[in-house]
Amino acid sequence: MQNKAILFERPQIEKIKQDIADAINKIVKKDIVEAINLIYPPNQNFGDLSLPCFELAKEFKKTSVEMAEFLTSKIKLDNIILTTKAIGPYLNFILDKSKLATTIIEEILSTKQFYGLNSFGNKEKVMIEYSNVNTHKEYHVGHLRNICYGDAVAKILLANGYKTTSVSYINDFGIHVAKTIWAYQTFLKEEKSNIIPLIPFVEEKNKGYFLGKIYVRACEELEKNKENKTAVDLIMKNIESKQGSDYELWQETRQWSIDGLAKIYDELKIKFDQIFYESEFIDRGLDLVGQLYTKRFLVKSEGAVIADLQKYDLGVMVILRSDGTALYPVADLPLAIEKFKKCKINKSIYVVDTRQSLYFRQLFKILELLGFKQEMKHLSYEFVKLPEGMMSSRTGKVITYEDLYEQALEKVVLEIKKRHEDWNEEKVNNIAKKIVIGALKFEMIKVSADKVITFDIEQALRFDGFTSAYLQYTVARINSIISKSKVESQKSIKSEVVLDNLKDIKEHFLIIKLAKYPEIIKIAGENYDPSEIAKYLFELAQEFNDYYHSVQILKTEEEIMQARLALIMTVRQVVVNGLELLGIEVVEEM
RNA sequence: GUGCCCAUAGUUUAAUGGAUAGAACACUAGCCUUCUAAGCUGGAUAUGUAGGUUCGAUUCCUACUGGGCACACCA
Repeated sequence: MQNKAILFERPQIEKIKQDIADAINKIVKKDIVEAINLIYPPNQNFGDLSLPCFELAKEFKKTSVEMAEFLTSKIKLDNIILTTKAIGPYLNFILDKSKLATTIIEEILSTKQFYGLNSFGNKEKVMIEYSNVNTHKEYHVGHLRNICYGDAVAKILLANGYKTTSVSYINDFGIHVAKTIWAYQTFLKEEKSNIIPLIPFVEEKNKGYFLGKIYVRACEELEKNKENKTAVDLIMKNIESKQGSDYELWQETRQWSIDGLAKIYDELKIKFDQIFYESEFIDRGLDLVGQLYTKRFLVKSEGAVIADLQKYDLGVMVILRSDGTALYPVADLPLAIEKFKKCKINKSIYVVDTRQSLYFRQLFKILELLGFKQEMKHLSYEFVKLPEGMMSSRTGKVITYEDLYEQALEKVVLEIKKRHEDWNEEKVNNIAKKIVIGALKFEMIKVSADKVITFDIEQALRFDGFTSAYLQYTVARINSIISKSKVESQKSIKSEVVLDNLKDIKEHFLIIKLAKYPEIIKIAGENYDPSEIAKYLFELAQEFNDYYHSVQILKTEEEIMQARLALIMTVRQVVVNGLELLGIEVVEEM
């Protein structure tokens, strides 16, 4: 729909930086400074852009201070650069506030939801796999970190011009399934009293959630009485045989979990282009393992079938247990191959927590040895733990998504009602849901991936400070002003009005901040780092809120009002665009 | 034992070689007859230890200390 020329045009701020770089290069008669060398001074009183002169000084055998002074005396000012000043080893540039404001605001108002996007990825086909969960187990905050992080990265890569496909891989086949089915059969029938406290969940929530509770019970019982393991093994064999009542029960309960997951994805507004199931790859995997064993690529050791990767310093990877049953790589290998051959991707990303980094190094090495040259990346992140220790689906020491969601929703509904007694139930609920989902996602994304998150429920359910609610609130505030102004579309805002009316220093800082946004998208993409965007948006919102409190937007001269409205519209646009990349929706009012 | 990750304010954290280490929470003093107070303004507190590289180190290197994780039949 949108004009592609707009979409792929270089951001204005980059053009300005390039002009500066060109001007410097002309003075020193050498191609040495690039646009990316221009940084933003830590203190805005120093200027708007800055060139550290350390490298240049080295090249021309001067001190960096001399270099900065030399350049400032020589530089020819172009129309947007008002003046330069050397501060120590830095050459600082002060831009023409009005011209910059006009340029940036026009840029944003014309590109709208496309502002900040780039074509850096060159349409390369990337598949990103995340939310790899087990059926028959609880869905907890650990999974939430995975899916929020994975989804944000997928969106960010898309914004950087990659052709991304989001996929999920569900482990619906394994001993955990047999355990759950065993407990379901045994205790639901024979010991109803013990399971009855759980029954209400079946109605209230969903059956997938219920199964997760059963799994915990199964692990407890098996711990108490180890002989039951033979019964579980039998169920496993029955499921593998693909016939009989156990197999049918597997099919039925598997669907409960899948439905439960679908409900969660729907609530989170996260969509996958494709979902793979382990059970669909097992047979293919066993064939493949058989072939590789015949070719002696895989060998037998201590009764198990392994890939010996010791010469690559990667130890050994066990593929089949001594009893011949399959381990994780059996399905992972054919899935990876399908991605390369059938989906024809150039790059395969796996978003899985850091504890599996050795596993992925081994898997990638095997694929490489099998001749796959495509790029494979394990995008790892640290796990989520609870204040009292590690989470464990096995023991039920988890905060399930469902419980968290419900608790959060209750709290937000209360907060909204406190503020808006006149809102009807439906309106309250719709807005509350968006605030809750935003809060959960933001909480998971705002810290860098290599930090362990100690999940504190009190902390997560806060709605002030560095939270998504703060950003949503900022947008709601802007909406409110705009709706009161009766200026509903930017058509009524003329750029000649903007030109000379945004000279306030806070307005200027906001403009600079807005101009940076495309660079943030790029950095977030290069580093697979959504927290970069979260941080940026928070700073932008902080600057806006400061501005909001210091000036009147509506009660002022018509022309100034027009200019200020244009400015806050662009702020809103950028916050909305950024939140979109984090998978967070905004609300009209709150 | 080997490898990987982490260590910054009371707490959660930002800064991947540059200017005065930036926030949030908590605590505290203010700001609503004025565009949404889920907001704004002010206030104290921080780079685990010892070396090294560098004009410059929270950032890179080495050792140590503390915490976490992984390393053959869990996923």
